[in-house]
Amino acid sequence: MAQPTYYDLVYAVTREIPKGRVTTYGAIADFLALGSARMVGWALNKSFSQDKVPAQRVVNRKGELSGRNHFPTPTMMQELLKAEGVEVQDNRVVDFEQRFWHPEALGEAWGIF
DNA sequence: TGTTTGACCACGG
DNA sequence: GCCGTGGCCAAAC
Repeated sequence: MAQPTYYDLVYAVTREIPKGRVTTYGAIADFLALGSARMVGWALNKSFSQDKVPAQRVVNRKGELSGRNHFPTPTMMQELLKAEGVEVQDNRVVDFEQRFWHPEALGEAWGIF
């Protein structure tokens, strides 16, 4: 079993994303102080090896479902978000800024401050 | 061991 | 709005 790594934190944050909300790689990277949003992408890629990680709630800064191509089916990511009440058009989250979830909300829950 | 790739982001044109 | 470039760190070849 792998040692505790930065992507374990990414999984934790991703699982704590409220239903109907989305966040970005950069937000998670900044919150965890990873230094690079690419780490989050790598972590999410490996997330399929983990249990129940709502990777569909994590999108790039443009609100685009950049990871849909990595899902079992490209449409699955969109359907999952749609089922959660997140409208998706042209592979982008509608009202993305409004749907954006700030990871710092967990900062208080985790007692980081 | 070194190079390439990767579900990215910020900046400039 | 899109395209190109630099940076960032880690894993795969």
